[in-house]
Amino acid sequence: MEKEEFLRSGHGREERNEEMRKLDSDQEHDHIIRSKLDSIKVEMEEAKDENRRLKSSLSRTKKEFEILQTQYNQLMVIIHEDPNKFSPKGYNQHKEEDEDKERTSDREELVLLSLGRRLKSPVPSGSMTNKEEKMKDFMKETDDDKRINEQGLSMGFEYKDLSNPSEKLEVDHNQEKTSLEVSNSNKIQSENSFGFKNDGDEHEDEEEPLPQNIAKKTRVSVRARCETPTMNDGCQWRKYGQKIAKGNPCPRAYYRCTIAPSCPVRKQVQRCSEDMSILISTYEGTHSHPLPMSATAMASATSAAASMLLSRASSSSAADLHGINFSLSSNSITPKPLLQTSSGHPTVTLDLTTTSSSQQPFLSMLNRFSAPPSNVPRSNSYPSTNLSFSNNTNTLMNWGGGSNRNEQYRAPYGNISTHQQSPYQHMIQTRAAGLSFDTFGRSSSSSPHPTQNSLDNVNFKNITHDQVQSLPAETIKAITTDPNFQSALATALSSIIGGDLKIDNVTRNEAEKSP
DNA sequence: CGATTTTGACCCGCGC
DNA sequence: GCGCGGGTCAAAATCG
Repeated sequence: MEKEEFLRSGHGREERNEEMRKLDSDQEHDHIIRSKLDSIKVEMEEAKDENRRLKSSLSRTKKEFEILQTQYNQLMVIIHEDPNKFSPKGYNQHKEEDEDKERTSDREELVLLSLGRRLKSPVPSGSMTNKEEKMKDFMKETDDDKRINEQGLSMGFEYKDLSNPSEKLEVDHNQEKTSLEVSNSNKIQSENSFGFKNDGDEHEDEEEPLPQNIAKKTRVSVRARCETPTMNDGCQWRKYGQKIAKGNPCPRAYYRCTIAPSCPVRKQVQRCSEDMSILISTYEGTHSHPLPMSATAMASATSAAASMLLSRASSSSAADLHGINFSLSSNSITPKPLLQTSSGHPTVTLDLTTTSSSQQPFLSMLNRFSAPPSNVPRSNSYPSTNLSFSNNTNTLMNWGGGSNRNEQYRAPYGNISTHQQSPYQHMIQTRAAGLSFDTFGRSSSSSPHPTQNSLDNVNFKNITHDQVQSLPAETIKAITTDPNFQSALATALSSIIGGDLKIDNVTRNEAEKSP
């Protein structure tokens, strides 16, 4: 009995101990939960702070943007009131000064996304045609891009003035007028900020082919592997003709830009006779209107290429420049013929199809400023430059467009290999084709330098020793310090960063639609 | 019905 | 001057 009691009492003590232990563990558990809650609260507070900071940053950026926009509009009004005060060059300088304030970089020439501005037949602002209204609508669609820019990703695009296209046209009109006065009286060739001459003066065509005139007729040819009849470069084109050119069984299609009614830009599209999978798109002229975000990369790349050709041709030491051997190694030269016209147009070729033996990511971007292949007949006296940005044979590009009427809107956004692409090629393909890509940070597994925001930061270590030796230092410097090239690079980089999310969504939708 | 494409005709520059 | 070839025009056809 006693034993039982003892046992019972002992057992009771154990129960009490267990209860105590249970209480302790409960308390510990509570403590842990409380500490976790505290830490979560702290995290939430931090997140709130971060949110507040971001909000204030965003509002600050918005305010700055509004201020700059006001300043810009005021400047435009001043120019409009007294256009004689502003020569085209002066106009651009003022505009640049204004825009410089909102740039994160101080690239002086980072001004135009279009290939310059030309307006042969300026339209008075009062009479808006249907096409212009359409253009306005078209530009409205880039509001998302604008918003992205407002959030601090702007690289100096001219999207600010999109809100008032008619005003822009008036300004261009004034610019054009001034340019004529200048060229007629002093024979000083006026240039826009991209280094392209403001043409439209027929007298100039009667003159000897000055470098500026060369610029006027400079063409940029883009070779890319593409399954569809046309590649989507973000612009809006209307076909106006087709011809069977001599020496190529494939018909050549002629397109003109329809974003703005008076835009003089033309595009020729033709398949390469030797490799039908290669599509050759040749661009001529400069856009007289702001470009949609998706078209800026191609426009910038082509304008940069064109202006590089121009800089070679227009240099006072042209002979020296022409003497520069851009050919770095035999394997870097495009083995396929360039599209050469017999109409005397200097042509720059951006080759997105060829293979680099070294497979170095940055190599192809910088080492292909080569002379045309020897097997290409030079039908004219103008220089023709071959710029190859590709190092991947398997880069079969599905540029989209195809038989779609409005290719820029309904591009199917095909798949594309991102492996071992040079950033420049990457950006051209990404933006020009409207394709979906990760930003450099994620896609650059093969690139040792994923966050190169400026060409100044281009790391030449990517180029092999031999290639560095064969690449004249001054050539590298000339290329990398070319403001237009930098502009193109910066523009496309910004485009990628700014438009990624949006493009991703579009891509997903389009990818679902297209087989 | 408006926008775009097709396609034959036409224009223009260049070489002979 | 003539022929050739590239480029553009414009009416008809087609598409959405």
